[in-house]
Amino acid sequence: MNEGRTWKGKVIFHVDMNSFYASVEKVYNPSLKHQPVAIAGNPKERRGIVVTASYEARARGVKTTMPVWEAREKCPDLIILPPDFEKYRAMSRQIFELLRSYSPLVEPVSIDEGYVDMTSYFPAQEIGQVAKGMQQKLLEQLGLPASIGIAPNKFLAKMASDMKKPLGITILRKRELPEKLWPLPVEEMHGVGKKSAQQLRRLGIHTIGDLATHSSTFLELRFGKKGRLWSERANGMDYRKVDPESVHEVKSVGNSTTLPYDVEDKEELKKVLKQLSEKVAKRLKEKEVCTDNIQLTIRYNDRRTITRSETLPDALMDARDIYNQAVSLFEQYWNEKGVRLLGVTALDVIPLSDASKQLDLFTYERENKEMKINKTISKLVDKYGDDIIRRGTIDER
DNA sequence: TCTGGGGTCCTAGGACCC
DNA sequence: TCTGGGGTCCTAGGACCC
Repeated sequence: MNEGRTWKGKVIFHVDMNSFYASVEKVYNPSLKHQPVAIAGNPKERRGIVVTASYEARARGVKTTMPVWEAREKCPDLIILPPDFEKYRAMSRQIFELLRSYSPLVEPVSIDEGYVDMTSYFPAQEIGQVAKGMQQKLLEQLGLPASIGIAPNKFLAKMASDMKKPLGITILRKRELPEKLWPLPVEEMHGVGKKSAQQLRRLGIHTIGDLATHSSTFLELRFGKKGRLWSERANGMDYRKVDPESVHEVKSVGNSTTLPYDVEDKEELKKVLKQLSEKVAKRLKEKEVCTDNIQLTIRYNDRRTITRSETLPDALMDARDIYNQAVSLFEQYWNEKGVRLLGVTALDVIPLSDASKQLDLFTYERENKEMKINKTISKLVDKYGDDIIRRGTIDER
């Protein structure tokens, strides 16, 4: 009873929409309700894969990243739709707007999930009831199912939201880690993928609990920085803040495409580079950023992939310049073999407002120095928290 | 009939400078 | 005269996530 008030430290929600793209399609077209639906890129082309499957489709064995032909085999009456990102982005905006009515500290992490720092939310109800209300609003106002995880930090909230789907609400308290978190296999930990799980298993580390009992020093020695993070997080430690600004801090903007068949014709490939460059330029313009570093990606028919990039003396942003740079890289590095995928990415993007300042070298260097200092400080805060005094008490009694 | 497209972060090596 | 050590920037690749 009255959990909201006795919760010490922070209260973080992780809100995760359930099979988001498929759910949005069902909102727009109610006849799809209760049908097995999959969203797949290029459903007519070969080489398409399932991006999202509705729960009805999942029950029939359809999984994310499954090739379309295989999904059809498993579920012949599968309804396959092409993705409509405009639609999804519009829904996404509404979701985060709704979340912001609870707290200004909302950090979108992708189109369909985000963190909400609810620490300062004055609870008229117990915190689980608040989450229930939030979940109901998402369902009634937008027609979208969501799972919500509640915990004293981001990592645990994220793990919690995964524990019950769809339409789950899971509260994960620190004292519950031994029975709720530690029995899970390592690969279910956010940040541990297939490769790492394999390596961990070779060391006899099979569960998140095993990670928790190994010292951060031991794991850092073998896995570098991420090893230390695993150990800390398995023990429920995570001092990252919910940052509503991070969504504006884009670092790169890129477009790529898998060709319907392998291409060896140079002119044809240059045409593709032109289209990609135009897309990137358009998006840079929308985001009001420019770049001084263009990256070309080539995937050959054996799936070997190379990236080549070059930092340029001047910033650029229009399609012509991006294209010229992409072609220059392409001509230097293409080995004339059949190409399966091409990509063009603007790396290290800079807001236009900052870019103009670079003309004034003195100002630029001074600010650059300040930026570096700020970065160092924020890293420390990430590591130790902004309330080091309260460390150890970030827990629910 | 295989495996998309959008990202972030980390690591490691080499160039270069003092 | 036979080779230090620290730091930054740049680049490529890989792991991971949705």
